[in-house]
Amino acid sequence: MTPRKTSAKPGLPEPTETELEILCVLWHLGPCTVRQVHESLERHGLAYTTVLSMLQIMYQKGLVSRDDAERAHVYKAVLSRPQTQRQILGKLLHRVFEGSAAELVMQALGSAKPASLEEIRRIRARLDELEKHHL
Amino acid sequence: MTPRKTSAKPGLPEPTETELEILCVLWHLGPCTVRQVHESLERHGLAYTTVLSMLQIMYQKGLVSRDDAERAHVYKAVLSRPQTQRQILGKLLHRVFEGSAAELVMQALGSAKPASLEEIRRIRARLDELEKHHL
DNA sequence: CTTATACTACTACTCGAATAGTACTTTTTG
DNA sequence: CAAAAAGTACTATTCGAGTAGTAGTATAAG
Repeated sequence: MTPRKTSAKPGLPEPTETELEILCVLWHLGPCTVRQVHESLERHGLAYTTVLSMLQIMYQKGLVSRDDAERAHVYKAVLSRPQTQRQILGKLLHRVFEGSAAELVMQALGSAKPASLEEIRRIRARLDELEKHHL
Repeated sequence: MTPRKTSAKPGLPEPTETELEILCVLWHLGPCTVRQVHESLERHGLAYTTVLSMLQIMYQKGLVSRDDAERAHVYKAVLSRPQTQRQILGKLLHRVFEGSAAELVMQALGSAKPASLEEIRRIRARLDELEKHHL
């Protein structure tokens, strides 16, 4: 319940575009070898060694951890998908919206295709919580 | 006055970090000369010619237009702040949230400091509209 | 009309992201 | 045990962002 994971590990750089694609694979499949990532990657045409290099760089940056018990190292995303989403969103909030979460949400609801009724309901529920917390 | 500009002009590249800072100045002050941008820039320590180069590059990309009637060219942001916000948000939506606006909003409401009561009210109003539109 | 001044264009350099090849190491198999 | 197979590390290259200097051109002042 109590969201104790509010703060993502600091010092982790924001993943670049390609790094995000790779993280996506890791999030979907769980811990993977280079080969598995390479094969499951959305955009292929990428050389195996390119993916390897990427993962090595990401390892240096701390974006992924790895288990080298086996011959083929197994890579794992350090941050969960929601954590990464928050990290990126937080940055964006300051860079583009001058810290106004409300403005961000409004624009998101305005630009993107409106969510389903069910999703709208969920958002409302969240707003209720926030409001309650606000008293 | 402002006819339907709902869709941001396509083909415009997403502004980079520094470009965004410059756009911010243009949004706040309106059309500016290089000098004005340079002086009003949040981060200074940037050489005058650097700002000039940036604006030239941004002009090539189509991010800003300019009026060279006067000696000192006057630069103007092509896209408004909200338009740019939407553009960036749209990209982010696909890159990081796989198109789910609801998930984006939820994360935004979860991570960032909760908005004020007034802002929550405004978001609710927006949700009402969306819901009505949905029927 | 000449000179000082301000502004722009062109060029250049650094750094990191992205891409991929080659060489080296370890495991497995005949 | 030797050779093939599979994997990793190291190295190199390209490209754009970011930064800034220098030279050239137009304006204004004396």
